[in-house]
Amino acid sequence: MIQQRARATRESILAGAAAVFEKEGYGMASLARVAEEASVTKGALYFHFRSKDELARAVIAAQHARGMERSAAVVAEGRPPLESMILIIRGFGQDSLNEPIVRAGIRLTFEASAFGQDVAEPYRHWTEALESMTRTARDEGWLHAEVDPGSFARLLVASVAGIQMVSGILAGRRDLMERLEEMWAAFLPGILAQEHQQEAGRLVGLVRGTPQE
Amino acid sequence: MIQQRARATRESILAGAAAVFEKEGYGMASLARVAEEASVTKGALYFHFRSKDELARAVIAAQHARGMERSAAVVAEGRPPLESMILIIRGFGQDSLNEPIVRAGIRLTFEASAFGQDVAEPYRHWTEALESMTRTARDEGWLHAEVDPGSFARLLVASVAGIQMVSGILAGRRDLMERLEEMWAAFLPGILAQEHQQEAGRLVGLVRGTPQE
Amino acid sequence: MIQQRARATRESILAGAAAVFEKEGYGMASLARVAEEASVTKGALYFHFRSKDELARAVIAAQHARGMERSAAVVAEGRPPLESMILIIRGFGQDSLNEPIVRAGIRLTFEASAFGQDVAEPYRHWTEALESMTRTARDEGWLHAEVDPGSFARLLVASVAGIQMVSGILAGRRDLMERLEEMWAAFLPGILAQEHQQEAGRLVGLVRGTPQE
Amino acid sequence: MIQQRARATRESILAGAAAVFEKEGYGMASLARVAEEASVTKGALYFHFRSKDELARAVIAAQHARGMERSAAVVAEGRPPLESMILIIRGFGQDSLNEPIVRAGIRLTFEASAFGQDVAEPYRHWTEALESMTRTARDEGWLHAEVDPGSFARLLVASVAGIQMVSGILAGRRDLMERLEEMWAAFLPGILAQEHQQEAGRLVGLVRGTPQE
DNA sequence: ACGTACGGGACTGCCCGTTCCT
DNA sequence: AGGAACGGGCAGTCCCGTACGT
Repeated sequence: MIQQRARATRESILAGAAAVFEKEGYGMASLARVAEEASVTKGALYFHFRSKDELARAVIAAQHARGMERSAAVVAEGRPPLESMILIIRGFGQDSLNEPIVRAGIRLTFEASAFGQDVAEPYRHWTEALESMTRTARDEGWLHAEVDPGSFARLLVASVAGIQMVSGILAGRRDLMERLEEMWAAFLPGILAQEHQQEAGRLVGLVRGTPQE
Repeated sequence: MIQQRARATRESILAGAAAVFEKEGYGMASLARVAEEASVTKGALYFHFRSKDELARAVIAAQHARGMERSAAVVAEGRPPLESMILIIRGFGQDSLNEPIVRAGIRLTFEASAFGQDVAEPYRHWTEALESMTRTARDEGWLHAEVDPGSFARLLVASVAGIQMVSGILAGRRDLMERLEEMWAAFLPGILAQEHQQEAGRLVGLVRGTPQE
Repeated sequence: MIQQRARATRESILAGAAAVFEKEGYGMASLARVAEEASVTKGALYFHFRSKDELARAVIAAQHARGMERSAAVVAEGRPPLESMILIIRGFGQDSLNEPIVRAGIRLTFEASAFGQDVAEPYRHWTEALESMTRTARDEGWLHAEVDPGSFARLLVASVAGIQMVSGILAGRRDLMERLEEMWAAFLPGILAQEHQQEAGRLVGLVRGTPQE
Repeated sequence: MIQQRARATRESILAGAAAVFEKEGYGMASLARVAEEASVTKGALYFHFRSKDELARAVIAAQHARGMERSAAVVAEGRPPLESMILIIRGFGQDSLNEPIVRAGIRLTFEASAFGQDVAEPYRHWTEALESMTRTARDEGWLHAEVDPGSFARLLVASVAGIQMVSGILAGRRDLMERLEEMWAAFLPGILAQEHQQEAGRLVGLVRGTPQE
């Protein structure tokens, strides 16, 4: 199949773009570097992506897709909503350590501005998803009644984003998972319903979780 | 005095650089734009800052200096440490709304990488300062004994950073102060000592504070 | 063939570079001038030569190649070695009058320094070639036994180079061929074997030679 | 005296200029480097020399002055003209090894073109001086009657210039004096009158001369 | 007289994102 | 998809003045 090679080329370009965008940022990245990194000529690059902007958007989209996929997998396990939230964020953290595309996507959405509106979409999406899960968790009695799902989801998204950034700047992300653990340790006591308080430790432990992957 | 003109020029350049860096990011900013924005020739620009890198660093330094100055002013008021922390972060939020240099500095530290180590320094500094204030607050009985000052300071810095970013992307910072209020509303109940719990509301209210400035 | 156009462009750039380098020298030459002279855009220039340095090196290489080609043609005529030497140097002189690339190459090697080692190579090469021909001439009895081939070759190369330079400065090279003739007239009596002394006049005359080309 | 400082500054600038011009050539030299090398501000530099061009010319003039001075000193010794010529050229060679100003002047005259006519003057001057000395030497019976003073002087100047250049490129001038010796060894037998032929060795030896300086 | 601090522009080498033929 | 070329900036910085001490 001839489409297969095109697909592989496209993938290769995306990977190269991820590597370059992550290291240099959008503005300082050069398509020549991307082409070189992907072992592809600039002509090929332009066949697949009509502009630098489009390429960056594709990276962001790929990262978002990856995130949604992983989150769907977690949800499919049918765990209590709070556990799902913790595992989703844990998965995101792991990806930001292992997947260049995710790292690049994060950096690109940080730089925002250079691209149109749609950088906001992923943030909006995650906020909404987490808000809905928080609401379910509260309604199922895991969280006490005063918890405001919208408020908590917004804080959660911001904190996770902030942890990504600060851990990246201060420690090259080496302490990322500990920081996430720390975050949950601080949040949980304030939101868990009285009758689940003693589960805080177990839940925080999920961040470290089974050492798979 | 002959130095006065130089001083004004330098200031003007810094302001122009702040405007451009904030809007375009480091990579896409052009020194020509900066010169134009500052109504200064490139020669003058080069006299004061020998490279784009140096200029960016100066913006970051100016922002950091501004932050420390404001925080010192708050501390000088001699309030209880927890109130000082809230007011310092509130001041930072206000500056990020009103002071282009602060906004530019924030964006530049986000993009990091392009500059050497020292982007980390401001983060480190704020983390340490907040940690020390947290410890004092705890030791003075405002916070309960289990609070880990280091852990809390790290989370605080990351959350504030994340809120800056997310609010910027999602709402052009228009809801920044509300998000900060929301943050404190979520944090305080989990850390306040039993005998100060009923002050949570008042403390959160400090974020909105006197609407001046 | 698509390469043909590239070839032509490259050639055109080299010619333009030769013109500019010859007139301005390496340091004062501007690539903009080169591009203009070659009727080529800066992009095309960059495609073929990634830097000013590389361009200069290419000019030098082209000149050296041209010189070796002409010298090989002379050698192929199978004349006595002394005649070959005279004709090779004469050819070099003619090229320095007619071929911009040769003129530019000469000037660039004069300025040396700005380029790495390899400016020396052409000089080394010519010295060795002339030394070997001198040795043969001596061993065949054209030169008297005391002639030191290495010493003579070194002096010859230096004198030719000096004549190029001085004639260029003093007369815009207009008297170059006469100066070369003068040089041989001075050298030959001191090196010819006794039994070939009376051929000195004829040999010197080779410099003026058949007025072809 | 206040003029003294000006004099010192001027001298210092000339020395700095010599160092920079010698290493970089005219085109690539920057006045900033010169000012730095001379520990002088650009303003001071500009006060003493109104342009890069003028500065370069001053270096050339200084070199030429130095050369004439040394040559006058040699002539004042009242030796036979041929010996004087050898010693003058030897002095020039020594200066080109020890005096940055001389080295810089040589390089600048090589690059010519960028300056007006007057780069030619030193060459013209030396040629005439050597021609006149050659004539005297011939008329006094040191050289045989067929020697053409003009022709010989021109070859001599060119050869010395060529040796300077080639030795610089090939050996960093380390073998300069040997090359000059080699040159005289090649020239003298062809021009000495019959009755002075046996003095050739002694004359050539003058190049190495007393090892002082 | 001598020197400095500051600023002015022009321009350089580089190289980048894009397009046009094949 | 690929090789070649296109223009248009980019950062840098250079050479030069002017306005000002000392």
